[in-house]
Amino acid sequence: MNIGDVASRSGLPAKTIRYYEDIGLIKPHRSANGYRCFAETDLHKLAFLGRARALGFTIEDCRTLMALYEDESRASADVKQLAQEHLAKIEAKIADLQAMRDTLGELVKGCAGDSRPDCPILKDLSGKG
Amino acid sequence: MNIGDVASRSGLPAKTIRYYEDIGLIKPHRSANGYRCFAETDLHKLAFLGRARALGFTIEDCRTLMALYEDESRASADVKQLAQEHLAKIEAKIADLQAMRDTLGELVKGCAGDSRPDCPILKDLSGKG
DNA sequence: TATGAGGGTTCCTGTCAGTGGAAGGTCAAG
DNA sequence: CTTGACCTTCCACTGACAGGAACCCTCATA
Repeated sequence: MNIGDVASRSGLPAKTIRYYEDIGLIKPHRSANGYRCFAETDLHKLAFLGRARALGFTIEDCRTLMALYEDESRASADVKQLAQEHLAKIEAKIADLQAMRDTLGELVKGCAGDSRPDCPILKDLSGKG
Repeated sequence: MNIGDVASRSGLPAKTIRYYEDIGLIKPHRSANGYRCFAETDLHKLAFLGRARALGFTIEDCRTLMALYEDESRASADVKQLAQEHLAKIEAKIADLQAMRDTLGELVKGCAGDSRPDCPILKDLSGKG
C-alpha cells in the first residue's frame, strides 16, 4: 500500500503518517521508487495510534501503549496505570474548564449585550471595581 | 516599578510580561539604565490580561477585550458576543473531554490491573477484535 | 576597592502534535 | 508527449510561553 491508501483506510492524514514514521512510531518499508510501502501490520498500528490519540493519550503514551501491546508478557496493571493517570489528567482538565464555564456563564448572563458600554464582563476582568 | 515588582504584584511570571510586551499587549517605558519601567496602568492591564487568560481567552481575544475595555464608546454586545463564542468553545471542549473520560473510564473499569497480559484497554485500542 | 548576590537585558532554542507549502520525482491514462 | 494525481524531502509555522546562556546594573559587605 502507498501512503494515500493507508491514509484513507486509517483515517489519518498522510502528513501525520509521515510524522509518525519520523518519530519512530512506525517503520514502513520502501519500494524501489522510494515510496513508502505499508503492510497490513502498519495499517493496524496506525489505527491503534489513531484510537489512542482520539482518547487523548500523548504521543509518548502511545509509544508506551504500543510497546505494551506488542509485549506478550505485559502486565495489564501497567496499561491500567497509564490509563488511570491519563484519566486523572482528563478529569482535572474538565474541572478547570467547568470552572471557566461557570464563571464566564455568569458574566455572560449578566451582560445586557446592547449598544451601551456598561459590561459586567469587562468590569470583572478589570478587577471588579 | 521594575519587572520583578509587577511580576509579584500581578502574579504573572516576568517571562510572560516580557512576552506580552513583545507582542504589543503592553508598552512599558524604559528607565535610563534600560530597565522596563511600569506604571500603575501597566500593572492594571497585566492583571486584566491575567484574569482574561485564566478564563481561557486566547491572546488575540485578550487584545480585543483590552481594546473594548479602553473604548469608552464600546457596545456591551461586542463583549458579550466574544464571550459567548468563547463559552461555546469551552463547552465543546468539555463535551469532547467528557466523551474521552466516559470511554476511558469504562475501559479502566474493565481492566483487571494485575500481572496477566489480558487487557480490555489494549483490546479496544487494537480495534476491539 | 574588590567581590558576590540578586536584580535586569537580549537572543536562541524547545515545547506538542502536527499543518502548509515549495520544489521536484514517479506513474498511469489519454 | 503531456497532463494530472500521486509520491518524496525539507523548511517554516502554529500558541503561549519556559529554559537557559551571556552579559549589564546596583548595592552591600569584607
